Amino acid sequence: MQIVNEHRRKDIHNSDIPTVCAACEARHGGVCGTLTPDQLLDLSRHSTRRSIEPGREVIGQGETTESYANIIKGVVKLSKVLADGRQQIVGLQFAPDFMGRPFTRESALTAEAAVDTDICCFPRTVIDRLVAEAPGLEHRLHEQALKELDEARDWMLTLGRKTAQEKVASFLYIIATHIDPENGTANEFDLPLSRADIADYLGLTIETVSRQITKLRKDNVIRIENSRHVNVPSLDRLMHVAGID
Amino acid sequence: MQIVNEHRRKDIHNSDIPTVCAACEARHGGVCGTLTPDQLLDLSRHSTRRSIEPGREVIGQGETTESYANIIKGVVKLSKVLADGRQQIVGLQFAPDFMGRPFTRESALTAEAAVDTDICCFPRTVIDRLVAEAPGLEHRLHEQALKELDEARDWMLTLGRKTAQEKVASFLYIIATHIDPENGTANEFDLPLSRADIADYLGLTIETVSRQITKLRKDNVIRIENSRHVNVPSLDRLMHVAGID
DNA sequence: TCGGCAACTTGATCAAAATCAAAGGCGTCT
DNA sequence: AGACGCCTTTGATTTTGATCAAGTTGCCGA
Repeated sequence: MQIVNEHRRKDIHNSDIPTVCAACEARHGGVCGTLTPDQLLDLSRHSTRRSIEPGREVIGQGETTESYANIIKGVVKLSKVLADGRQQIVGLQFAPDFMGRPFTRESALTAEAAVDTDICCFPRTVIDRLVAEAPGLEHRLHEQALKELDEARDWMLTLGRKTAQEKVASFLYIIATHIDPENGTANEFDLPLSRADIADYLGLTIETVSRQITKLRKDNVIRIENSRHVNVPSLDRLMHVAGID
Repeated sequence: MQIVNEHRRKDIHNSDIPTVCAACEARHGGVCGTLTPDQLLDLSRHSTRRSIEPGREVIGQGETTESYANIIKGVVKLSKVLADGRQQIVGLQFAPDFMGRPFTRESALTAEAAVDTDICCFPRTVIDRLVAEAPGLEHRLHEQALKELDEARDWMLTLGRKTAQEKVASFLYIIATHIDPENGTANEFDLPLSRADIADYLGLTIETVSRQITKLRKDNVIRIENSRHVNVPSLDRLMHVAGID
């Protein structure tokens, strides 16, 4: 996943993308790197900017996905729920990820902003048209899907085989490495998720998450202010606690 | 996932694929549906057939992936291990799935045959060349990636939020619906995994898996012979126990 | 400055699954 | 047939994390 970020950054800097897409700032990543100037212009004309406050739903589970979107700023939770209300967050998307479910009209997920989030939406008709005429775009979407698949499988190992302590440490590691991809790994950051969200991401309860965070604090693996602001003195130590070799 | 199987079956029957690919029987699905006769011929000339006995590794974790493969027959486990040996199976692939990690030279996974398995391998150079000249092929690979992503996320819900009982029932449901996709859902089948493998797939221990299977048997949700052969009188009942609404 | 509320923490107890331990099947090799 | 080995089941006990139940903290609006 480090490699993918690296690659994405390279795309942005090396390509001579005009700033037409600046209207939605989507040039900062996402999907634009593979398009011709004309196509970019086309895309930006059809794009709309949306701001979403925390907890607001982007796409509901089972709803028809009418659009794709670049995340400009913020964090989006992708989650699934069981009939009786048990919930599992199955993925987090950070700026500048591309969101959407190509070739599927039904979204099997609920997408919800975790913090104040800005997205740039493209109608699916436009994206589908561009995919048909620009093979590079499908390649880009394919790469995104493979990246998400890798992340999902990494997380399956965490969900299935790690202890509560390791899960919480793994979560903090994920946030540290993704919250600000432009600047690499952060050793100080605000948690984009509440304790309840963290619990849903880790397959734990709120209380267990809280206790494990307290333990990490007492063990000097992290420092905490505000219950949201985290400082990680040594990433190596965090990774060790997380069971990442 | 029902939809995808449906779709795959349709592909096979509707397309007028020549039987050149018969050399490796890969025509039964996989990747061939999107190619021209010439390209199929090209592909089949470079394909090699391999038989793999249970437990044998197909691609090792961290090894370079030199080839892609269609699964002709059998089941392949995709797994990840922690430094201390804890293991998690992150995916199962059934015939006629296409296996491989496009655009990534490093495999983050170990792929291992669960039962006697036949695969048809294509060197990555050939596939990469065909992807470049046949845009439909990348589309096909992209769809496969999205299908695997959906399955991975479904499984995350199972790993994170279901009880041991629900996990085991969910596993049996997966097998019933995937073991023989040509004929739809099976209500009688042989388990392709040992208890240890099932445990690694469900994030449980062998003992817990065994106890839950015993409980399902006592509750008349399933019948068992040989500890491998399973009969499911009512799929609805199994789904209900699995927490699938 | 004071409620009031939501999010978080902490404590006590409980339950589900892990662990430890011992049999019980079943196939294979001699 | 008998002995060995592997996989599976079953039982007893322990541990981890869930549940139930108070408290804190911090934030916002009156």
